[in-house]
Amino acid sequence: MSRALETRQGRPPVTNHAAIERAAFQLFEMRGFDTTTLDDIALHMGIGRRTVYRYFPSKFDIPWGQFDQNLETFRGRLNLSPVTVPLWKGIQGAVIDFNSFDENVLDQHRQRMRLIFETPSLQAHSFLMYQRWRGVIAEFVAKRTGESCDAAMPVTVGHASLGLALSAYDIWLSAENLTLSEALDSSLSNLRQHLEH
Amino acid sequence: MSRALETRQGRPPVTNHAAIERAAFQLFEMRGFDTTTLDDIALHMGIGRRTVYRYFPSKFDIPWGQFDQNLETFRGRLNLSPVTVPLWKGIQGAVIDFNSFDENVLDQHRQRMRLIFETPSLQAHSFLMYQRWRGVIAEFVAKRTGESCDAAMPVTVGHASLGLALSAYDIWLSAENLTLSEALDSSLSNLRQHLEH
DNA sequence: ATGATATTGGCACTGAAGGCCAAAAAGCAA
DNA sequence: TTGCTTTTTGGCCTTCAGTGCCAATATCAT
Repeated sequence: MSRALETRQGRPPVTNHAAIERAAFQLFEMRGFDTTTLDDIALHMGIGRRTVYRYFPSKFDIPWGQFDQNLETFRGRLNLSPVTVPLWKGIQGAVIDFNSFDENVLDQHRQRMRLIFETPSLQAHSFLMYQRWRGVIAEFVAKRTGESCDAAMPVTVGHASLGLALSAYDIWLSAENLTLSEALDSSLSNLRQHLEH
Repeated sequence: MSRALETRQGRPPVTNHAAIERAAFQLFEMRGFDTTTLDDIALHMGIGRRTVYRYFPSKFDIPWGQFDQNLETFRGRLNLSPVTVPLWKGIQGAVIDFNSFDENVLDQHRQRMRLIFETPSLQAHSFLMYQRWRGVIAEFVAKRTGESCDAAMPVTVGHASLGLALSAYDIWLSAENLTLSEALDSSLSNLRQHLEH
């Protein structure tokens, strides 16, 4: 740890992303996402509304936490996949790893995804996250095939992988007794079966 | 035509969906979507802002026109697919038909989709349209397989079909000299190739 | 103490969206 | 022609998201 993290100049922050996220989720659970205003959140935390906006660009970004960082982790994990492994397998492995959570944070993750999947206004905004997610996939495919990021294959694989992931989450959220990685595997094999003939 | 359409009681409408759409697109092309306010559109048409909102639930819905009707057409077209045809083939055929346009409206359609695909705030809202679109696919699959609409296979096929369609549009919009139906076919074969091994 | 530095949060503004309702504009009946 | 019914219109007002601006605040360094 650099010392600059513990002791540095200027007025110290009164909050952080995680604290805002926690406070916001409490209110979202109680009153729902749409009926909770940013004033509610700020008031509940005893900080200014303007300050919340300095940590999150919009209300819709709060349930996604620090998505940028997670995306970078995902990008790193994808590139760990050996070149000898087929592309689809490398992607599937990375997606499963990326969506593996410890027991102690799994409920939290489920709550987060349930909120995102069940709130229409939030679903809409989340598409922007999904776009960036599939951009990472497309970039990975492009690197492996030596194509451009916006060539047909990378784009199609990006969209298809996203579809599989969203499908798995849909199923995971509606069914109990099924792990996320099982859902991801079953979505892939269902797609394979569908395309057979 | 029922006579009630031509002569009926009450104050006659001063506008309609198509007219608002046309006026709005003019402004969107000139100033961009985000920087065009609803006041601009209403002023440009010489009607009240409040009236525009009676035709479209939100600014984001204007570029999608009367999507509800198109979705019903799509549902009808899907159900025309013979039961002897494999599911994937029936869906692909319906999607291609649904996205076939006459020469004289093709430019207009391209302009519309380009606006939707290139405006982030609009992309986000469009996800709600996509959700309903894949709901129609899922419903069709569920009917054919005798499952529930939210069973694994219908959900996954819905997501995958959506991914293929969006992928085709991405490619169609960025490449010239490629028809939309060619793009749809190539996306499907690219996905097949990707999953092979 | 004093200055440099970084965060905070108040104020004011724009624009989307929606509730409410009187005014406007037609048809119809007497 | 007059009055009644029906339907659409659009003005007014409110809430809330989001943003620019900037003085106040709190800490470190010298």
